[in-house]
Parts: sequence; C-alpha cells; structure tokens
Amino acid sequence: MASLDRSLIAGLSVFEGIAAADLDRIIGQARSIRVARDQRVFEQEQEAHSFFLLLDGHVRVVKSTPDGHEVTVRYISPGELLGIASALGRTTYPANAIAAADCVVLAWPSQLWLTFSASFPSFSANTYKAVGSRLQDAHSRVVEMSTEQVEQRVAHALLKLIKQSGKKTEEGILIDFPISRQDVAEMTGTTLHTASRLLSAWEDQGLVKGGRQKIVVVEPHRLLVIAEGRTSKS
Amino acid sequence: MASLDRSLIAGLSVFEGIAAADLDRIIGQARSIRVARDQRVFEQEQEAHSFFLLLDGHVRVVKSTPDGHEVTVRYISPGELLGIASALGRTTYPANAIAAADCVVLAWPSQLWLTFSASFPSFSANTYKAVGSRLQDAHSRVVEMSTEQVEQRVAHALLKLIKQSGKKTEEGILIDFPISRQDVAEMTGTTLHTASRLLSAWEDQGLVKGGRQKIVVVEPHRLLVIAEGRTSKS
DNA sequence: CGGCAGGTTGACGTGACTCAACATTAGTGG
DNA sequence: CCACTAATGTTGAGTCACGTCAACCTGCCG
Repeated sequence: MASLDRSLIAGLSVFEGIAAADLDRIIGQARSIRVARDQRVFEQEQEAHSFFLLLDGHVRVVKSTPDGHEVTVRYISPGELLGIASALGRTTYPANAIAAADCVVLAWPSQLWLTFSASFPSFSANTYKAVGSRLQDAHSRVVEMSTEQVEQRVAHALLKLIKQSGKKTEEGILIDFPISRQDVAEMTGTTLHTASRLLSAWEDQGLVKGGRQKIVVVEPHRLLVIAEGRTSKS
Repeated sequence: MASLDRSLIAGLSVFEGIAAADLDRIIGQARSIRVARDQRVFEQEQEAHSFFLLLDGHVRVVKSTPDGHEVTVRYISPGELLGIASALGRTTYPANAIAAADCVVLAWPSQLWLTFSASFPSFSANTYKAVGSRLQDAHSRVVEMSTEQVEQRVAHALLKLIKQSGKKTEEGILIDFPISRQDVAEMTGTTLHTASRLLSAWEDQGLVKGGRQKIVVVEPHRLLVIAEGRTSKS
C-alpha cells in the first residue's frame, strides 16, 4: 500500500490545530480503503472494530428495521467521520453505511479513539461538537416529520442535499452523486411513488430537472417556498 | 438558601466515580431552583447561561416551530442533565423545557461545563455517553416516524413513558406525572383527537385506564403487541 | 355554581399509500 | 452491434388512515 500523507487530513476540521508530527502519527495508523459504489463501509449490528473518515465519495447511512423498511439517517460528505458509534459507548454499529458513489475512506481501529481523544483535546472537542450537531439534525428531522407534509419534507431534503453536495452547472445545482427516487423516499419517510410524482410535478413547473439517478435543482428559491409551506396551493 | 448537600448528587451516574471533596466543590457552585408545574426551566432561543440537573419532578422538552406547532423531544426524569446545549457548542437553548410537574433543579453557570469536564474525566465521559444515547433515541424516533403508523407510535410512546416513569399501582402501571392527550399527541406527531380516540379504544379493550391528565397501563404486553405492529387488525 | 381546560365523539375530506401496469434506460452477453 | 434483462422511473385508479371541523361532555377550581 502506498504510504499515506498527512496532507490528506491536514485541512479537515476534525484534525484542526494538531501539529504536523502528530498528524503523521495519526495517519500512520490508518488504513486506506476503497469502497465501490453500493458496497458497505460497515454493517448494522456488526462489531464496531473501526471508525472511519471519508476522504472521497459519498456515503449513505441507513437503518434497517426488522420488517424490511430502510430509513436513511444521513449522507456523509468528504472530510466527515463515520462509524463513530464506538465513541458513543456502543460496541456495534447502529446502521449500515453504503457507498453512494465510489469512495475512499481511512479506517482506524476503534481502540485508537480513546488514544486520540486523550492525546488531542481539539480532536475530542471537534468530534463531540460534530456529535452535538448531529443530535440537532436528528431533532429537527423529528420536528419535520411531525409537522410537515411529504411535499415539504422532500423539498427540505433536496435543499439539504444541494447545500451539502451541490455542484453548480449551467442547468442549475446538481446533486453530486447518483441518487434515485427510492433514495429520496427513504430520506423523507415516504414511498418511491410519491417521491417520483413530486419530482415529476416539479419538473413540469421547471423547478428541478431529473434524470436517472440524477437531480438538478433549477430554482432553489421556489423550492424553499415549498419547503416552508408557504405555497399558494393553486 | 439552605446549603446543599453532596448526598443530593452522590448516587447519580453523571457524577459517578468523583471524590467526595470534589462533589462538595461541584455542588457548592450550584443554585437550587424550584420550578412550579407549567413553568419553564429555560426557553428556546434564549441565551444558554446555565446547565441543569433535575433533582425531582419531570420536565418536558418541547420544540416550537415558527408556525405554532409544538413537538415534544423528550421527557427528563430525576437524575438527568438538561440544558446541556452549551456543552455541544451552542450558545442558545434549542428547545423549551417545561415542568410537567413541580420540580427541583440544580443550575450551574454554563462556563463551569468546561471546568467540570476538564477536571473530572468521568463527568465528561458520562455526559458524552448520555449525549450519544440521546442521539440514538432521536434516530430511532426518526425511524419510527418514517415507518410506523400513529397507533404504533402512541403505543411505543406509552411504553417508553412507563419504562422511564412508571409506578406500579394496583390498577396497573401509572405514568407518574400529569400528562394530557395533547401531550401524547405532541410526543407522537399526531393530533389531540387521534390520540384521544386511540386511548378511548384501548380503554374499551381494557388495555389502559385513562383519567384527566392521567394514564395507567393495565396490560403492557398487549400494548407491546400493538407497538410492534403484529396486531390482528380485527 | 359558573366557567374553563381537558376530553370525547361524530361526520367528512383528503393526502399519501397501495396495487398495478407500463415506459425508459443501462448494462450484459451472444 | 443488437437483443435481452434488470433496474429505475412514471403514472393511473382505488382506498384508507388520519387530520379537520364541529359539537358536546365532564370534572375541577375559584
């Protein structure tokens, strides 16, 4: 394996304020792994042997219920940690992590978590802040699910996606990884069918442009109007 | 103000493994506050000047949306921390905390959070573990909202409540603080009406016993059957 | 004893799920 | 390079769980 360079992780907020020599030590203990699209980084209920950092690609974190439903908890972008369950006192992963596109991840053995957070206060501070903001996210998700209709939730989901992984193109803002209607449905707690209908309707109105596993938001502002529920409901 | 005794907090998991002298120092910096029923411990958007420990009573944490909806995020039982938003890098409280019954809380100025977690590793470890499990809770909440129908969600909510604050009586397991149908609705993302109908139906079947701001679960097992969605749907 | 918060219950409408058929595109092997 | 197949996506029709609207009851507190 080609030896890893600290430049891979130097700019990231998780490792902010850590000396170059320490970064070398940190990355020296990492394994680099390629994960092909639709392959899993880790699996629900599996022993949490490692925690990960996404270097490139996009990962979908999905919870599977006993009765076969899949609920997407979040999407991970490059630079974010994942599989940090071990940090929260779990010994097993709480969800599946599936590569939404081909990915490169770094993996460290779980027991290094303690070492890192003891040795590098900024590491622990940063990661706990990250956990905190995920808690916030989860709570707003609950609020959304409780108070908004499907249309608004889907609109919100698209807005979140373009904010997180949007790429400007001449057509509009493209969600920068393959995403199906089914995926949208699993993010918003609805069905493939309803999601498809909404996207189609929006496409007719020129709000978005669809394609196979592809969504381009043409008019984010009008989408926001829908998300906020102040749509005229013609 | 009567001086506070370390015995108030000695047994709690948050302060587990901390020396008696340190406990004295910790509690020496706390203010004890009584909060009457329906009064607020803190308010959404308000400057997060303090974090709290609930000594007695029950607190409902509620998020208010701009359009007037109220969503109950969680109930706090004695011994739990609340208002720890400040610990997660927020300067303002993310929700309202309302006393569901008359309460006694301890309050510490937010800046002591850093002191405590730096001085007492077990304090920081315990609280972060708590945050972790709240994150888990929030995620399962999202999964529930996405996959289950109202009936199952309400059943789950009651089961959670009796697990957390159930008190055995001769009639069954009583939820040990005043709780209205409206409260149940806000926990489960439904309306007062639907909640009321469900409770009434269950009362007819002898599953629960209701009353004004009062719920007694008579047959937890049958409630679990409903919660799991393996009901015969007669 | 009046008033009000909390609770119940019916009638009705509808958003979104289900069931179902079909269209389109990507990928695969001959 | 084309035929075949499997994903993926679209769209219609029918149904139902739940929300909305509305009326009314009931126990509690001053």
